[in-house]
Amino acid sequence: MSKASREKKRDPKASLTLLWGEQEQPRRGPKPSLTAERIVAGAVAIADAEGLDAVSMQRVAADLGVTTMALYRYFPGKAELTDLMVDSALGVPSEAVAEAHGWRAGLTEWARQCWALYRRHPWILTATAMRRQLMGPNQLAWLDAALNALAPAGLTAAQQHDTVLLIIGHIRSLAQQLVHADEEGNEEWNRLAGEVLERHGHRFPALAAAIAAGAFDPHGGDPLDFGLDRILDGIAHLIDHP
Amino acid sequence: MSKASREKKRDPKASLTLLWGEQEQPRRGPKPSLTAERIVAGAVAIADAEGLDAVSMQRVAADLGVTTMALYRYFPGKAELTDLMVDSALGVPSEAVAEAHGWRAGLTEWARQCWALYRRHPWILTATAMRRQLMGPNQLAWLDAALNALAPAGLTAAQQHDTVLLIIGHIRSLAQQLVHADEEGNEEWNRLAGEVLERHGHRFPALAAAIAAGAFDPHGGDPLDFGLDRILDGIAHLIDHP
DNA sequence: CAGAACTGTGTATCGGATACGCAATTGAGT
DNA sequence: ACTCAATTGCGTATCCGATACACAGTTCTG
Repeated sequence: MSKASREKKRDPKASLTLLWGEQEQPRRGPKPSLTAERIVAGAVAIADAEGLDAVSMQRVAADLGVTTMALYRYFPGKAELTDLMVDSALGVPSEAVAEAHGWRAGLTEWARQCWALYRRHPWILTATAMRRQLMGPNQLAWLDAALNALAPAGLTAAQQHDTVLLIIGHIRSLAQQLVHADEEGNEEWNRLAGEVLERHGHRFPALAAAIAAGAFDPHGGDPLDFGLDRILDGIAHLIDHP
Repeated sequence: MSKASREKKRDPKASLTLLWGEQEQPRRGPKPSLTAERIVAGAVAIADAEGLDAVSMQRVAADLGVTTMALYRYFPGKAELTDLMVDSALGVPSEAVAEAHGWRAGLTEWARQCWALYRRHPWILTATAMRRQLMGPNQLAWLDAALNALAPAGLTAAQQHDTVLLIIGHIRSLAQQLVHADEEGNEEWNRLAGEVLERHGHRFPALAAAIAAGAFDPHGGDPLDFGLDRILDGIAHLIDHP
């Protein structure tokens, strides 16, 4: 599903200018019939409904009733539109994070909200995969909330940073794995996997044993929890034994 | 950098057949001038040298001295070629994992090898992002090695599974973040980030404090270690307090 | 030896991103 | 008000990647 073709490199400078609304308003010329915000909102709606692949410049423009090239009056290219889509979809974490008592409760709440966000807009994962994260307002708000929750733990600045990154990584990785779990062809995949294991499982004894013991059966409970609990236990251990 | 355009859905059945070499050999017709293996090797070489975006059917074919369409005699489509590239690049973990003493040493060794692999072939991250993992021989070998290392820990099957997924997630997420760290435009990005924070940092007090305390300064040591140590501490805690 | 099963190739189609130039619109300075 | 430069939306054209299709040559099977 990935392609590279006719795409310019992204222009972080331009994205940042757009993200922080630091553009000079043009003084002359026709009134723009759109705004960057409306375009972004339209693009996000498409991505939410049909996935990121459905977001083409043509499609976004058509939904807004303009031609493709009109969009280029608002963004240098698709990369910048995507950057704005991401920050827009991120939104800001709720107050519940700051109101939680103690670093562990705060981080847990933060992680749950982040998790819900990625489950709601799974295309964010694709849009931000393998590219440097841009410092948009909402991106920074999430980061700030996590660091704020972690502050009372008494870790060094570097440890705080690493901790947040570790938790984000867990959330993103899990969200990525679970995107497919709800999908249609799921039965088919499981059936094929079963066949493969039946035919070749003997070459992988530990794996075969784990499967026989039900390691791959769906087990109840939020899948986020196992990893999150382990990580937070590890952080707690670090705090107690620096 | 992502595109969806003229791409068929991938055919897991076909990929699995290719991955496990379960194809019947044709009895009649001209000798094939290529093999699936050679095509995959060529494609991997391109991806290693120039990134996954450089791997187009045209490019792979040209490098092998055939026309684009010739490749379609070996793979139903690009998706299947990509699946094979991934399993091929994965290789198998070394013996050092199985020889390690204790689950923690084994998992640590496993994680280091996995990490090195992703650092060597970062395009694997892109190729496997947001898609269900196919059960190729090497994929299963890695999984088997991890489960084998974890076996003496005495966790339940489900916990073993979740643990391995947690560690893979950490490795992949970190590898993804660090892909850019070595790149050229890095200075530029940091400069831009600095400017943004100077202008808007006051809105994010915890973040500003962390930065002031040097949280984002590069610190020595393998970046894999912090998260890995925390996770393994968490697992150890789970083992001690089930 | 005929014909079926295959192979590599040439050609064509279908998107997608985006460069370029035009005509209509509108505010600033006269 | 009037002129013009700045700016907008638009039509058109280009480039590129994936892949469908049909053809001609190749090689076993019966």
